[in-house]
Amino acid sequence: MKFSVSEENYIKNIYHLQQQSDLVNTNSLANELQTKAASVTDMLKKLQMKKLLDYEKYKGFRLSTKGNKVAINIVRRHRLWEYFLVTKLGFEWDKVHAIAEDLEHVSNQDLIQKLDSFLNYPQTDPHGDPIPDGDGKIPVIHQLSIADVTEKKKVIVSSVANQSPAMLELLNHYHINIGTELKINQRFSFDESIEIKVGKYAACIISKPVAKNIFVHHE
Amino acid sequence: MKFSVSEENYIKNIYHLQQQSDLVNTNSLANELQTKAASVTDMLKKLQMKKLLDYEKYKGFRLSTKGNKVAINIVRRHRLWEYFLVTKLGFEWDKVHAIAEDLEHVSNQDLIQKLDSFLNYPQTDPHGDPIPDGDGKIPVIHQLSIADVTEKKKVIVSSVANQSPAMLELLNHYHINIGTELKINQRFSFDESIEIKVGKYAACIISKPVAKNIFVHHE
DNA sequence: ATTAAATTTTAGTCAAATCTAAAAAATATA
DNA sequence: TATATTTTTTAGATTTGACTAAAATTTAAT
Repeated sequence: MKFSVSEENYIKNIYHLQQQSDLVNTNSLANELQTKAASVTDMLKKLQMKKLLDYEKYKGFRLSTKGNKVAINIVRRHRLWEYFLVTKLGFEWDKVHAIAEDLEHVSNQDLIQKLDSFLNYPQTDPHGDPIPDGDGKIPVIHQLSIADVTEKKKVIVSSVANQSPAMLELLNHYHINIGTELKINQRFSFDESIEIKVGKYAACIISKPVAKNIFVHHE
Repeated sequence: MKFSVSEENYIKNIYHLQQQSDLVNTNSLANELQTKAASVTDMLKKLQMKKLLDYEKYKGFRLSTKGNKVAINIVRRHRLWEYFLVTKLGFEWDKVHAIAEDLEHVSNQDLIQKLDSFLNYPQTDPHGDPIPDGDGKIPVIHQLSIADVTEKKKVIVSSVANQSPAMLELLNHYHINIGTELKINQRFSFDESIEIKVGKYAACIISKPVAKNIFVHHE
């Protein structure tokens, strides 16, 4: 089944909002899509008619099983293209989102399968987010937030939850990238900030909100 | 300047029709785009307003200098993606057109420049058609039609003018591909058919219309 | 429990790109 | 050259996705 670019964008953004809360509401989706609530309501009706959505007027909505499959496929396409743009074309990891946003709508199954194979079936995109496989299975990446690392330990940055330009700007400032080695030094109880050492740069302190968004794994 | 997918498709097809005759008429473009003449007229007005087209009612139209630049850029994107699909993803050369048709509309300049560099600045696409460079220059590929090869000679297939499914089916049947080595054996005056030997297959005879569409170069 | 505020939906427009049917212009034919 | 045919354009309708303004519903606050 084929969907319009607009439909796909709605589906994808509903999927992302559902990661935070199971039931999604009209305004937050309108905000995510930079559009108006009335436009969202129109599209919700359409998606419901196509059985992609469970939706009750005024109550909220969530993707149906079918809708979820479609969403995961879009996410797969997006993340594979991001991986391609960074590893093959040499883009910076914080510059690829907008381009992948366009490429993800080219939905030829054979293309995506061959791209996946060409890239050697990567498990995560350049932001550390897992790439669903052809059957919609999402690899579990064992990782935890810096805010939850209790011991004084060496860890490797594996993903970043908030990928806003503001966050990426900050990460660049701290010289933090996917794959960067960090040492967690100490935690300050007053504001729950954390001192870390990034590679061989001087130790620095990151705030709780930042720490919560940086995920790492061991070794 | 950004154009809609529909506008780009019109521009590209006008460009292609202009290769055959300088002035294009409404019906032939409608036919090319699988749409109705009335729709074409509507779009022509729009493209004229954007200064992409020289157009006189009832007389015909051609791309302006500006329109030509835009067209060449679309062709560049299309052919680079075709080259990518065949050489990197392993598609057959006769399967990539439809996919490239979608990819060509992702028009980030940085993307195309990096793709070109990644592919090592190829001169021709998998069909043997020249790929315009970043400045819109189209490399001249010295080649001639089989129908024009007078001597008994070994040649290499460099491009195919008619890329319809019907033609591609026939070429597959003859085992003819871009890069295939041919020997021109003899020419029959009755119907101007030509006997050729393809690789190490038994010699076969191709008709004049087919020969006219197969371009080759020496060595 | 009412009222006020916020959220969501409906109703009615709008623009882009398409279509059909009819009118206008150009071309071909007798 | 007058008429028939083909080509092109105009006029008006349709679909998709978005918008504004107003109405309906839910949630919060007094």
